[in-house]
Formats: sequence, C-alpha cells, structure tokens
Amino acid sequence: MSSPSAKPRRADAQRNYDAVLAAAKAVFAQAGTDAPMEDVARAAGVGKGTLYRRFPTREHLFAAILQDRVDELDASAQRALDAPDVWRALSEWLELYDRCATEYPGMSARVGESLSDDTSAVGTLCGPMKNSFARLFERARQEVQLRPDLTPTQLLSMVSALPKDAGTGRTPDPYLRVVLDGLRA
Amino acid sequence: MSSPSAKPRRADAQRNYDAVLAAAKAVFAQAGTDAPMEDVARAAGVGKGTLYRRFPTREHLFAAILQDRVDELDASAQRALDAPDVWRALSEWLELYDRCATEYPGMSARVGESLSDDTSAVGTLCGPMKNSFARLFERARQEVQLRPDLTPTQLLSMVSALPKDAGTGRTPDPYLRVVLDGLRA
DNA sequence: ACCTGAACACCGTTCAAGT
DNA sequence: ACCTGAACACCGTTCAAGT
Repeated sequence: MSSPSAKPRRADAQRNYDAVLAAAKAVFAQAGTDAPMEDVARAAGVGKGTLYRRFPTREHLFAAILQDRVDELDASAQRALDAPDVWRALSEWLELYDRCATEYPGMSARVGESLSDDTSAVGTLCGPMKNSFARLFERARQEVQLRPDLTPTQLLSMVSALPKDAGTGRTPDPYLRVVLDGLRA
Repeated sequence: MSSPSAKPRRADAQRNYDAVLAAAKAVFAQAGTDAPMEDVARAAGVGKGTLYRRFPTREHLFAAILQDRVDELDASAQRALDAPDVWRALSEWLELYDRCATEYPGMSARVGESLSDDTSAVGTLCGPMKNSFARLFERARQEVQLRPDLTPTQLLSMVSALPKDAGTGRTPDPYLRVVLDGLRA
C-alpha cells in the first residue's frame, strides 16, 4: 500500500532494516512491547547504534511492525463501504481491528494511546486507516442509529484499550461485544 | 475501613511513611504514574532507601495511594445493595469507579491490568471491593437482563481500561455510557 | 529500628573510530 | 554511507555505615 516512510538505500542497510524488523516482531511477541531494545539488536545480530539509526524510537519500530496490518485494515475498510449490510461490515471490521496486534503483549494499549496523536509515529501510520474507518462509520450512521457522542477515532481508541485476556481466544471477544452493543444509540 | 497492611511503628518511620505517600500523590498527579521514584523520594525529603523500605515496589505505593478511595468504593457498593433501583445504583457506582483514579495519569490503566491478579498489591487491596461489587452485580442481574458472558471483575477491568480524554471532564463519560448500554443483554 | 546516600546494575541513547 | 561497540546518562534497587 503506502511505502514505508524512508527506506534506506544501501544493500547492507536494507538487510539490517529487515533483520531488525523481524527480530523486533519475534522479541516483542515473546517478551511484550517493553522488552529491552538491546535484546532486539542482539536478536537481529546488529549493534545498538544500527538499531537506533533505522528506528529512532521504540515507537518507530512499532509503526514498522504494524505497517502491513494497518494497510490491510485500511483496504478492508474501503471495501466495506460497499457492503450490503454496513452494520455487519462495521462489526466485522472492528473484530479484525480488535485482534490486529494481539500477538504482541501490550501493543494494543500503546496503539490506543498514540492513535489520536497525529505527531506520533503510530498516529501518522494510522492516519489513512482512520480516515477510511471514519467514512465507514459515517455510512453506518445512515443505516443504523449510532450514539452521537462518540467520534470514530474515540471508538478505535476504546477498542484498542480493551483488556486482552490471555489464553481465552474466545471469538467474538466479549469485551468487543459490549462495545458494539453499546454503540447503537 | 480496613487497616493498611503493616504500618511502621517508630514515630520518624511513620512520619516518613506519611511524607512519602503525600509526595507520591503530588508527583504522580503531576507527572503521571511513570514518574521517577527518585523524584518521589526527593519531594518527600527522604533518601531513596527509606522510600524502598516503606514501599518495596512502585505498585505498593499505588496501593497505598488508592487505599482510601477503594475503601470508600467498597462501602458504597455495600450500601448500593439496598438501593431501590439497583441498575441505577450499579451505574452510579461504576461512574464513581471510573473516576476514582483520574487525577493520576496512567493509574487507571495500571489498575485494570493488576485487578485480576490477586497476588499483586493492587489486586489484594481491591479484593474486598471486588467482592462487594460482585454482590451488587449479581443483584442487578435479578432486576435487569445483563449479558451473561462477562464476570464482574472483567467489567471492572474494562472500565479501568477506558480511555481518559484529557481536558473534557464531561459527565457522564461517553466511554462509560457505551459500556453501560452494552452491558444489558 | 530506622535513615542515608554511595554504589551497583540495567538499559536507553549517543558518538568517535572504523569500513 | 553505514556499522560498531564503548561511553555516557538515567534511574531502579541494594547495602554498608551511621544514628
């Protein structure tokens, strides 16, 4: 979809970028989003300086990790605009959104916090997706009564902040169901 | 209500305990729950060692800070058991709960995470309150239809995790309204 | 019994030296 | 242009020395 902000050029730099990204996914999936950056560098087989050169902050790393997922969600929201049952499409999209970072402990909560900050790396990454979702949300308003006191972005923040009970991969998530039911005016 | 776990005996120790607690409230209110422990010690006018002697972990400090509020909530839940309109009482109690730590940025999210861990300081502190709330919750079930797939503690975790939009002290919180509406089966 | 602050450990971040 | 790891900084945590 959209190209990552500024990919490095040299071959070894690209290799390191990829290695760090892959290592970060593995480390954060296993040890959560608070895992030491040092562990990521080691797992990638690069020096700490290289890690920081490619990803100036932890959050830049998160944004890179989420890139593909967010692009998919963006595309999915656009497709949903033409769905016959918009409420159903909205619900299903939110189920996808709810799961999109569950393999990284602590990630969803972080996303929820930075989502409405457009200056943050994750906030910037999510800009297009937020716009697509907002359109879907507004269209859903025309079909079903949605409560008027919640913006689309607030809804996303709320879903991101939902507890993620370990183990119980129950589908659909009871927490999300509360939100979906409560969303209707 | 219940007495704090193990208060120190000597006068100076007691003074330090109180000073640290007061300082922690001020510092965490101003700089959030991630503020350096060092800042708390300095604000209290004690050495770092004294802080750690009284509060072995950051979370013990949180538990001490929340003590009074949680006791009040506990008492309030017990009173609510006799309310004429239990659903209304439940709603109002959850509004209190929702606000109970808002002056400390990041605190609610932390409470939500440790709430179901009975071995944690905050989880232990909240034990009695959780029990009182569970009774209120079960009584509400008899009056109104509540969704069956959510335990009382899950509900509390969910409310604690709700985004706290800075500035807008809107009452009642739109996020909580979503939860309350979505709670009815 | 309790207090203090120096000492240690850990980790995020920077940067001089090297390729 | 990029990589590396030593160096620095910050802060949580411990503990020897002192009252």
